[in-house]
Parts: sequence; C-alpha cells; structure tokens
Amino acid sequence: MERNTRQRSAIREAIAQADRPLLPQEVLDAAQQAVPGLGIATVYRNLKMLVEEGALQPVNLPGENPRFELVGHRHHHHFQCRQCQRVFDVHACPGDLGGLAPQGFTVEDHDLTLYGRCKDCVPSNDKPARRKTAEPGGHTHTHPRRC
Amino acid sequence: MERNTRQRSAIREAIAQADRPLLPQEVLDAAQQAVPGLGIATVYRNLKMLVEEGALQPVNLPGENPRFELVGHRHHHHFQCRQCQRVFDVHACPGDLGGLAPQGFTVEDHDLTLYGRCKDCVPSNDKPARRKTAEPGGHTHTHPRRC
DNA sequence: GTAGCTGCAAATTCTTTGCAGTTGT
DNA sequence: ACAACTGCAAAGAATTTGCAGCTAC
Repeated sequence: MERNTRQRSAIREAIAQADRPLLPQEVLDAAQQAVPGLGIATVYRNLKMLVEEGALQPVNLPGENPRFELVGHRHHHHFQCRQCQRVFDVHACPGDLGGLAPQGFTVEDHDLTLYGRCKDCVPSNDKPARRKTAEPGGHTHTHPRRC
Repeated sequence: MERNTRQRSAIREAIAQADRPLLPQEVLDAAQQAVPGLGIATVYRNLKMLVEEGALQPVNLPGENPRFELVGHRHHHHFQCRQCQRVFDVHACPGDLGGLAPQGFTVEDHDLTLYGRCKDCVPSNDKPARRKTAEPGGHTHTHPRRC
C-alpha cells in the first residue's frame, strides 16, 4: 500500500504551489523548505511514482531535462523564455496537424514548444526575471528560424 | 587550421548518407564501417566541431538525446515513429503561432514534433521496421493526447 | 510488526576532457 | 616540424539503484 510521508507531501505540495513545470532540482529546493533533510534520490523516486499513479505528468522540452507538473491541465503546449529559461503552459493549440507528415505516415499526436520572451523578460530587459537555471555546458541550444 | 582526417570524413559521410537525423552512437556505428578503430569521443568532438562550423545542425526532440543532420534543410520539423523510434524530417509547418502564447509573451520561434507510425511501421505491423534503439530505463515517454 | 520509505553512496548512461602518442600539411 | 587530431581512460552531470536503518499504519 502507498504511504503518506512528510517527504512525499512536501514534494507534491512544492509542485502544486508552482505556477509552472519544475525541474527535479527545483522540486528539491522547494520541498526542502518543509523537509530540510530531503535527498534528491527521494525526489526522483517520488516523481516517478506520482507520474505512474497519474498525479503528475512529465514535461519534456527539446534539449531540456524533464520537468514535472500536476495533471488536469488538459491538452496543452509549452513556452520557454529565452532569457530566464523558465517554462510556462500554453493553453492553446494549432489544431489538427495530420496533414503535415509525409505520404504513408500516420500522425497520432504532437508536441509544440514556443520560444521567446516571457512577460517578466520583455525584450528590452536584459536581466532574467528570477533565477536562471545554470546553463549546462553540453547543452546545444537549437535556435529554430522563423517559419 | 582544420584538418582532413579519415575519421572526420567518415563521420561527415555517415551523416550525409543517412536519410534521417542520427544519434552519436548511430554515427559511430556507421562511421566504423570505414574507420574500424574510431572512438566515441572522436565522434562527439567532431559533431560539435561540425555544428560550430555550420555543417551540421542538432535535432533535439522532447525526452530524446540529440541527433544530428546536415544543414541546408530549411526550416522544418520532425516526426518520430512510436514503433521504431526513428526520427524523420517533416518539410511542412503550421505557420504563424504567435497568437497562441499568453498575454505579454513574445513568440520568436517554435519547435514541433509529430508522433505516430512511419511508412515502414503501419499500425498493423508490430515489429519495428529496422533496428529499434534500446529503450533506456529512465525514459519517461510523454504521450500527449489528441488535440 | 512489517512493508514501504528514506538518505546515502555506488552504479548507469550520455557526454566531455586530460593526456600521450599519431598524423595532416 | 608542429599544431591539430585521435584513442583511451578518467571526469562530469543527470538519474537510478542497493542497502541498512526508519516510520507510517
């Protein structure tokens, strides 16, 4: 049976409080406010459990490590700010994209990511809104051109 | 100055021959046909160089390790087969998506990934077309719902 | 009381880097 | 000749797993 530990509650709560998908490290930082001794392995284990039991859903963006958010947000996409690197939900969708694939291919689903500046990082503002996740050396950022 | 080694030629050639973006390991496998002793570190080093000099571009899909393809394909998107996991180019685009983001957000670019079955993996066929990249244990596959 | 959970440390996977030897030009 | 390049092995970063002790029920 599944238990209700301080750790699990703190992790679930950290994600519920956030207004955007969080990285495992961000979940750890937030949940440690409530449970100081909390370890990163426990965060990973609980994120996996919570996803499996349907409480959370992973948010995978191109070239980014997985983030996590509550389920219940129905089908939606994401926006990543090029300045502060944070990710936000976008509750809009271009609609049916079945016609875009080559002949003979069957399209079942799609993922869409928008890039630009978030409300807190208007183009003139050069300092990130809040913290900026340290840029891992190996990250090759794709900068897709305009359509 | 930049040199012309057997290794670099083999790597460039492997990618030029492929009809789809390749993972570093796939590049290694292909290039080793021409240069048996080739090491994976050399592949990574050359992929990085070739990207920096503008010969290659990285292809990042959600939750996937980076793949590489030749540049020159103008703005395009990608299709991943749910059966064989291979990735293909899609030379179509839904167009302007600037209207989808929340108030105050500025959209500069976008990434789109389609999921479904490729031509070789029609829905009735349960065996992957060719090789299937071993499924890394940690991979949380997002299965976005229909729009 | 005991199965489930936790923290720590070791293991994995993917990628990068240090180094000594090799090779284009 | 000599700087660029290569293979190997060690180092890194993100994530997973083994294990002995802890704790919710």
